Amino acid sequence: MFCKNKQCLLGKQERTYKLDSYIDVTIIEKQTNRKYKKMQNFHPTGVCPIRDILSHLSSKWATLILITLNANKTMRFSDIQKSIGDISQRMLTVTLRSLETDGLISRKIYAEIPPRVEYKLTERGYSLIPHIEGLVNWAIENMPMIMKNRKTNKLTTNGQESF
Amino acid sequence: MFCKNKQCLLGKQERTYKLDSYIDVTIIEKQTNRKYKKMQNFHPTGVCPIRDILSHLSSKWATLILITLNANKTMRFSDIQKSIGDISQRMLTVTLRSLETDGLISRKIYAEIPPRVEYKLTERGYSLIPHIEGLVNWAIENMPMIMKNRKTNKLTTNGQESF
DNA sequence: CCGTATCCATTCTGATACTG
DNA sequence: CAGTATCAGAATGGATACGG
Repeated sequence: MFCKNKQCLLGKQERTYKLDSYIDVTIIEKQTNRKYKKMQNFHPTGVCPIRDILSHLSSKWATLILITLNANKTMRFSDIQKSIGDISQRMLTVTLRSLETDGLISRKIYAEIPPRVEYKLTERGYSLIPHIEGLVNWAIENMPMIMKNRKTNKLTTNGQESF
Repeated sequence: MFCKNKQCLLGKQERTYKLDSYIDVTIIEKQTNRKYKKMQNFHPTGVCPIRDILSHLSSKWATLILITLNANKTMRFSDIQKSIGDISQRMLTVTLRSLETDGLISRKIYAEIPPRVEYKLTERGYSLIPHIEGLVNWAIENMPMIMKNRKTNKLTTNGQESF
């Protein structure tokens, strides 16, 4: 893992600066004198926030659920499913549970027949939204160019420099 | 897909407002009168920027590579590998190619023996960094509480409201 | 209505071996 | 050094059936 410190196997190690709150370390290789920075976990327990949050977003559905809940404030299970459109019942359940476990959404069960369950973002969930929207807006702006790149770069497998 | 418009199968459809540049639509179900907003693709071609960017981040390695390149400016293949620590040669190659195809990084090959290849972020790549750092910093701040939640929520499977 | 359980297909990832 | 090729296991996601 990113987070299991093997220490520096490569040569001298040199503490450098803090960059936006994740810590890195400069590695200098003895033989070649080549240098590079290595991101370092600063939770000695083996929990790496960077990897952890990324693995969360990596779920195909988590972020879409958060966006949907943000837009709707409070939603029932079936409404989330219809809002997203193509998520299976299973994946919706699984993803909601994992978001709940992390305290990003809350679940309220009404003891009625038929049952009703309402989901909404917690405060922590809401605090994540601006960052997600940052990414989303970036994606929207850049998508046209990226699509263009994908097409052209399919062919240019042999250039010296790709762009 | 999120992006293939099935139109509204459910009832009246009503155009609402633009929220941070992704468009949604309010669905009102005829029978129940229940309402929810549905995110709508606004690229009629079937390309959904939201899903696309998310699927990118969902690659286990892409974001770590971007962070590393941002910290180091220019890196050789083997230095990226050592910087990240536990990425296999194969996954590094695969992920670098996909980032290159999308124009987030550039690859420069020096025709030497032994070969040398240097990677760096493109301008577009750099433009993504602040958004990634937003997420990363959020993760770093919130991780302690999230870890706590995970432990406590393991047991409370039966509460009426989870928090 | 809101799940859970089971099974299966697909995708992703890592290990290993080999090349210009 | 910087890859490519191949294969196997793990992780992920979807379809279906059933239950409180």
